[in-house]
Amino acid sequence: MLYSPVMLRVRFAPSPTGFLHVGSARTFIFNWLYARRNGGTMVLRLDDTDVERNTDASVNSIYEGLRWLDLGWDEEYKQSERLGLHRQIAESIFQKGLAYRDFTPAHTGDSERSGALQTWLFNPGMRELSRAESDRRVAAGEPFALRFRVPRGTGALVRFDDAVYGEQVKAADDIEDFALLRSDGMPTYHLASCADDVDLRISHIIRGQDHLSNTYKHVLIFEAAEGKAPQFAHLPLLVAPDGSKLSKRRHGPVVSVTTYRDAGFLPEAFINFLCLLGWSPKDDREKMSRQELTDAFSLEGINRSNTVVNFKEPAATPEETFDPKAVWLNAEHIRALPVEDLSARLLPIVREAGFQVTPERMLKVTPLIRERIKLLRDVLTAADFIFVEQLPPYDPAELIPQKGDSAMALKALTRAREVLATTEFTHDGLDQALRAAAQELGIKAGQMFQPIRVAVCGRKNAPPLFETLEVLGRETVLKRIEQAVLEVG
RNA sequence: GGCGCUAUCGUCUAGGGGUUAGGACGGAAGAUUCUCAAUCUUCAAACCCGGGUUCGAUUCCCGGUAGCGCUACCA
Repeated sequence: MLYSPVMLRVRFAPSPTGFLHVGSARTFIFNWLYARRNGGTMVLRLDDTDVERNTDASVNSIYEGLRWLDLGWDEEYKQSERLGLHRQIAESIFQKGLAYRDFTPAHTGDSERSGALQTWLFNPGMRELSRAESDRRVAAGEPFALRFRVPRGTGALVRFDDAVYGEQVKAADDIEDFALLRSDGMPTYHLASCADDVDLRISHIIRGQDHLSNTYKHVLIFEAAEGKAPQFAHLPLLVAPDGSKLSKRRHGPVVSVTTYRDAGFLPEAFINFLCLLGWSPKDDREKMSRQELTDAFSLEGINRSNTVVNFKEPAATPEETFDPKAVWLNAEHIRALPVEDLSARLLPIVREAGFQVTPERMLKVTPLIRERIKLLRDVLTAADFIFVEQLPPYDPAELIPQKGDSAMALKALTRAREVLATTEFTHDGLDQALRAAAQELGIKAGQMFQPIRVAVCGRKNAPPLFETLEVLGRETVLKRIEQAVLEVG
């Protein structure tokens, strides 16, 4: 086993207030890649301190999304089970004089202040409260919030070096006395997060850029708690085509990972796509396997500006919903999959749609559609005619070949019926027999093939004819041609 | 309002003081196969604006503008 000089540990810390969305998924992936690339440890931590908004359903949906990604993690924690640790660290910060009690009644959800017209730094009168006075009010049972005592008027600077955004500096005077503990004794996000990062020995915090400004507070906590902050790397945000941040309410299911799964994305393609948003391998590669991504990943390749996920707002067809590049990448990955593998992934989808199909049969069908599907679910529209017993009705006019008429269609079909009754049902056998038949009838091969194709597939656009006939088998083919003959005649 | 981050084709991006500003997706046109798809070829498409530094800025600096983030006893 290899040991890096410092133990590299990263974490993914979602708060279970909704489904796993694409931005979180990307954060998870980047953390995972970084850990794997450098022989580090990947920690999953559920940041569930917000009792009001956390739900079990959300926890499950996060697991569901992560499981589909199929990347795994090494250690797992629940923040709600570590409240003692958080309070302990808050207490030690308080004892060092770096925090103070604020007895001002809570302003939870006070929208005047967030969105704010003026800068709020601290509640007057509380910072200077003497320890004796503070203790007296606690003894009297007054509730209080614990606030960090940010240095004031000293010209102090808070700084950290971000692996993506570079050196960051902010005047302590511009940072408000943020809360560590709420008046009900529960830790705030800032405290809980940093306390856990300290305790779990997290070495690198890779997270969304929406935390960049919060990081100054975190640095203050880290320094108060253990003297040293971990390395930070902030990721550019994923945004909607209109530049707004992704939200389920505004943008619908396209922001949920399970939507991609259900639509028939391959997890490796989805991962590939997400990696290309805000990160570049710096060469011209686009389609990359999990291993290639792991090998190529580095923090230096991460961008600094917001990235648009180019989906269609209220989508028309399912395929048009998604970023075209994601769809293209998925098709690329589908075509790169061994037939056996692809077939195995297609089978459950086909069965779930109500078709009785054996793995052996699916294996035969797969090559026909492999280059014609972009999402796994497309198998249902690409190969439906193979699975159905009875072809859905189609327009008999479709049977008429290019530059031909119904007489030609009839001629082709009746001849085909004869020929196919005896020909060997292999690609080459069918090829020869049908081409010969066309020649006999004095029509072009295409004019011969199209009526057959429509008769057999129920539409003009379908997989190559000979392979299709072969897979369908003589019985079905003859039956469908017979039916088509009746339609034309 | 305050503080901060960002700015290359429609989108994802490469590049970087002197380049025909490269690639990909998507779009258009063509080639090709029995249709479709795949594949191949070609085309259209970008350095936010204004100053400064410089022999020379898309690149470096400053300002503006725009977008985004933070500004909660949410995370």
